[in-house]
Amino acid sequence: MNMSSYSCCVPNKYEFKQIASLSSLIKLIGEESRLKIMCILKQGKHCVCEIEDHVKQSQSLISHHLKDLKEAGLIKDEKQGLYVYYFLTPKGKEITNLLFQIK
Amino acid sequence: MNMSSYSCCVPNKYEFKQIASLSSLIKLIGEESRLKIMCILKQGKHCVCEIEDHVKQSQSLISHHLKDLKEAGLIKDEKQGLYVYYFLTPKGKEITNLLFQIK
DNA sequence: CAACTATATGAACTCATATTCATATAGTTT
DNA sequence: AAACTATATGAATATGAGTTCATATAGTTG
Repeated sequence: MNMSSYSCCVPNKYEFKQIASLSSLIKLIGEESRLKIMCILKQGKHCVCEIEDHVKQSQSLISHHLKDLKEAGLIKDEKQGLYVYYFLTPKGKEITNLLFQIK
Repeated sequence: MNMSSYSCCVPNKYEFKQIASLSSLIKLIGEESRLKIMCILKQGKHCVCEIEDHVKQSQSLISHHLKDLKEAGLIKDEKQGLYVYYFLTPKGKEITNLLFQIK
């Protein structure tokens, strides 16, 4: 099929590059446990054991998820004695605000 | 740890139910090829072979993706002769508009 | 310092899902 | 009708990512 008539209105490969990173970001935050974590942190700063109590998953798994979210720049942490408190970064806030508008 | 002091500001299990469906929706649209498809359809109605030309994937795979998006109510189709034209539903438009605001 | 609590981490394992393959269906063209 | 084009689909396979497991680290408490 001749595509020339469509090339003006369909994104080209250059624009698609941004889609790859948008995709990874969306996939990261879309996973259910991580989405719950973001939802909890949307309410404010919380330590890991608080998060554990609400997202019913193992300590280890939650720690892995927190690491992923942190590496993506969506959350930051702050140590206080034995506890580590996590909270949303501006980027994390922006994205959760958008996502929770859905539906 | 005593959680009572947090129960007022952390989402409860009831609210988490909505998260499960939000999660599946986000995961669906977050996959890179499907996100590309949504991006193409954001520009207007396109037939499958047009989509194939822009998302460099097999005919079969794209057909599977289209089916998934359709089942989620994000796109609809309309047959015209040999060709099948796909386009965004209002729900599909709403979500892509939100997602492409990110960053 | 020994025992304990909170959190992190790497490797192994499991499982969902993307991808492929073969084939079917429906409409078109000659 | 036969050959061809566009699209769909079910089953099989492959791959990535979530989950578990064992263990490590760091801070606290008695």
